[in-house]
Amino acid sequence: MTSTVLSDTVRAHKALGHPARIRILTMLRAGELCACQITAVLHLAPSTVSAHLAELRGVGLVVERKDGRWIYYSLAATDTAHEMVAGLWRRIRRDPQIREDSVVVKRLRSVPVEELCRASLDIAKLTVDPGRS
Amino acid sequence: MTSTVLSDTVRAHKALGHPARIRILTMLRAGELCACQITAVLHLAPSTVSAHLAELRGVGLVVERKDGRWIYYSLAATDTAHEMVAGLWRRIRRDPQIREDSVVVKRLRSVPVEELCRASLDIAKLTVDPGRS
DNA sequence: TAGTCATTTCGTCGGTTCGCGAAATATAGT
DNA sequence: ACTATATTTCGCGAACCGACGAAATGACTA
Repeated sequence: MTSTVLSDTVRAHKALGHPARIRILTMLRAGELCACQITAVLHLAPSTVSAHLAELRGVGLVVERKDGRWIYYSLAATDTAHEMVAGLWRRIRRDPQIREDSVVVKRLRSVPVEELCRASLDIAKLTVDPGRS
Repeated sequence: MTSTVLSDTVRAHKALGHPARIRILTMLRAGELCACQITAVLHLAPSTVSAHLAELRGVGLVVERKDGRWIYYSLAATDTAHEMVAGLWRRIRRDPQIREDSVVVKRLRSVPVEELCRASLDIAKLTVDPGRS
C-alpha cells in the first residue's frame, strides 16, 4: 500500500466525504461510543455502520477499544485527527442534524448500553434517567 | 438541490478527496492560473482538468475569470475556502509531488501563456526566462 | 467570413462507493 | 456445551466517479 502525504490526505478527506462519517466524528467529540450506540443514532444497518467505522479507523481518525461484547470507538489522539475534527466542527456545528444528534447522544449516555441493546437500538423505547452527565 | 450545512460540508470534503484537485488548490495559493497551465502541470486531458475545476467551482472553493480565450482560476475569497486551504496546506506542504508542482508552476509563470500553448502544453519545450517573479 | 485555438460539454467505459441481508466471529451467561 | 448477542465480513446490486476522445462553444486573427 503506497502511502505519501498526498495520498494520505486524499484518503482522510474522502473519509469526511460522507454525512454518516461526519456525524460519527462529531458525536465522538463528546467521548467514546460503542458501535450499537452509533447505529441507534444513525438508523443504518449495523453492517453499514461497521463499514463506516472501519474506514474512519483505516485513515487514523478513530480508535477502537474492546470491552467484553462491546467495541468502543473514540477520536484518535493524533495531531491530524485533532486538527481535522476541529476544522470540521467549526463549520458543522450549526447544522440542525448535527445538533439533534448531540441531544440524542446525551440521552443515550444517560442509560447503560445493555438497556439500549435490549430495546433493539430503538431510542424511543429507552427509559431516560435525567440524573447523569 | 438540497443545501444544508452538513451536505455542503460533505461536498467540500469530497472535492478535496482527489489528488488532482488537492494539487490544483495548492497551486492556486500562489495566484491565479489558466486552465491550460493547470493542464500542463497535471498531465491530464483538458476535459478531465475542466471537470475537476468545475467541481471545485461548484463547491465554492475556486472562482473563474474570463480573459479573452483564456479562463483564469483562483482561490475563492470566502472564509470557508481560506480555512480549508489553510488546513490543507499545513498537512500537504511536505509532499514531494506538491513541492515539485510549485517549482513547475514557478517556471510556468516566467513565460507568457501564449508560448506555453504554442508548445502544446509541454513544459519541457519552454524557453525559460529567469528574470521574473 | 473563415480559421485557429482554449475551453467546455457529452457519451462512454471501467472502477469505486454505499446500502443491505446473510453468514461468520467472538464474547458473556447458563 | 449451548444460547444469546454485539460486531464484522462477505456478496451483491444500484448509484456515483474519473478518465478519455469527439464534438460543441466562444473568442481572437487574418
